[in-house]
Amino acid sequence: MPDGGSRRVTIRDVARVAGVSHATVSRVLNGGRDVSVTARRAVDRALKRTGYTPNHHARQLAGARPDSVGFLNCVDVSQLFADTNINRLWLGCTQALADQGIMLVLPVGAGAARAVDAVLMFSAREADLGDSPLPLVACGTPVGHEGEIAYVTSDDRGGARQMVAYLRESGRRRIATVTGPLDLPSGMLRLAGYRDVVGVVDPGLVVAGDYSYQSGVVAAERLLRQAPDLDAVFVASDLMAVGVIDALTRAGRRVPEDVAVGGFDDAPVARRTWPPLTTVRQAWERIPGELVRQLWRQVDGDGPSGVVLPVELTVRASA
Amino acid sequence: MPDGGSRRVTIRDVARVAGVSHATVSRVLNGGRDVSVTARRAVDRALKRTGYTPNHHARQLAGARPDSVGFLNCVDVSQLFADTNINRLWLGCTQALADQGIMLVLPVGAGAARAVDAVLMFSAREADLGDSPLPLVACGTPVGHEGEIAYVTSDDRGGARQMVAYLRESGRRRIATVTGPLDLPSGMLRLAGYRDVVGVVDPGLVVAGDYSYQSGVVAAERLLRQAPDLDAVFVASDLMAVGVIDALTRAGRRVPEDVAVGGFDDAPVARRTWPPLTTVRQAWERIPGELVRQLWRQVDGDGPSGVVLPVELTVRASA
DNA sequence: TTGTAGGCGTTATCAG
DNA sequence: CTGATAACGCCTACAA
Repeated sequence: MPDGGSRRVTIRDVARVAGVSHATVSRVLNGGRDVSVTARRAVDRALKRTGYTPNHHARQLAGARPDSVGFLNCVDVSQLFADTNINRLWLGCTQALADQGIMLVLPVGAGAARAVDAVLMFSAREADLGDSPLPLVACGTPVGHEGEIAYVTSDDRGGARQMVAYLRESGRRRIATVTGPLDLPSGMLRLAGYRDVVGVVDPGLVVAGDYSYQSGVVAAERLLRQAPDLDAVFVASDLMAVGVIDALTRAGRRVPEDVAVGGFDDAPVARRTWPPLTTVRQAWERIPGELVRQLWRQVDGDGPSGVVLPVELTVRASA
Repeated sequence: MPDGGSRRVTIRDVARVAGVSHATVSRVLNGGRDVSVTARRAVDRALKRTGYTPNHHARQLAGARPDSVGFLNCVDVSQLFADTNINRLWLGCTQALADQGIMLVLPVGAGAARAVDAVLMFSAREADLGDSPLPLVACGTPVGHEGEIAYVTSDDRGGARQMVAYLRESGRRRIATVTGPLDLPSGMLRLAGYRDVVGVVDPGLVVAGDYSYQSGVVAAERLLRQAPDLDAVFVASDLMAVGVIDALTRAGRRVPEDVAVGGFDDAPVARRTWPPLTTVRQAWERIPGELVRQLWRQVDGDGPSGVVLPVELTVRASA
């Protein structure tokens, strides 16, 4: 007996049981405005008796407000719990959305974000952009698509500028930099900020990393070879900065006496390194909220807009 | 200018551009059976020109096959990358579904699994059960709901039985057990298996754990107090077993000379403990595939059915 | 092979 | 306050 005849309970079934029209049922379902107490009671009872469950697809199709949003990390899902930055954002967004009764979904695989009603996008490379049919807001500057895609980002370029200017004002003259992935907005923008204050750059002072600890180690070793006279390094992420400090120390350089090291993010690890890391603090506690706010603007059809959150130079001991 | 007039492009728009009916467009979209080459080409071109994107909700509502399934871990999302068992299953399911072009989604929060087309459920307690309007299959025995809910599970009870019988045959007489959470099927069934062979059980030989390393440590300490003469312990999970071994060793007992320890799962850690852990191996490589197969049976309306996968006693050195 | 018509379950807009 | 009635975008018999 395939399909045993147990059709799904619809709103009309409830209506029939309650003795009202399906429109009325729909009303009580969505807030219950403009419904008599009598009707509401009848419907509530029928709802219970029938065990009605709303059909999400039908609801969305008919134009209800999004009630599931996808947390799309373009780089790698498994990073979610490994990368403290992403993890912070994930937790923050979960919270911000839960407050509104909306669930956060983690899509993975190919056409990933098709099963959700809206999308929050992280670590997007240029290629990941492209207009989505869904309301979408990017975390980070959608380089080359500002104006088309809504976004929330920290002031990567300004932050880098602040840090490098600080190193310069501290009397450092050979300031190197370890960049993030240059196909990521944050990567290129932090490098741009470095350039802004350094002016014409010595290519030997620039090495690319990928935000990982290991790449920090490798980059520092390379820098030491290419430019043994360096006296400061601006590292595009705290995690890499830890690697840089370790490599530097291992090579016999004292931080910050011989080489000053500045990071970016203010990740938890920044307080635990030795010496504690001077870094650029992102406004982590504000990002999720802004992201969600922008998302609703999208939903309401207010054209895409970008918000750039200020960062804060946080001086500790490494520089 | 809110909503700048850029309506979403639908199948009918494509049809208009291609000069065919929307039914034809739909056909080429779904496999392209029964469509002339001419029509197909026209449609393909139109598809490209218009940048059409299917509306997932409409598609699902109209009865298309599920194309997003939720991986619902009833216990805790953050466990996904921490718990090696869950992680294995996650990876396996992602793979098994990706092969069919379907995406796995990780729902979190309240009414979690409403945004997906089907559900794979893990670590479900009795309370988490209850008929879902979506095709659903549980991983683990849905105790008290067999016959109502499709499921795939390892033979928990049989496995426990094998292990305890093995301990007994090895000459052990005071066999204790550290159970998993007793509100979880695996927890109660592994305990049941223990009971099956032990017969009438000494309550002092049974301590409950929660599958964590720490709970293994605590449980072992407690057992040592309650039944200092024990000569074997069947632990309901490998992770806990590691804790048990550590606690036992710290207390001066030799494993396996003084106390034999048997685990369950054959988690990666089982090979790395000292001594290597004798355990009950679950058929990890088969579970995801079976789960997906059962899910399709559900989708096709073949009433719920359960499959119990055999486990294998894996003797190493701890018992 | 193609197009027409009806339906999937909701929400939203209207008259009453 | 309530009930028709029309979307929403797509799939699929069924008829041509």
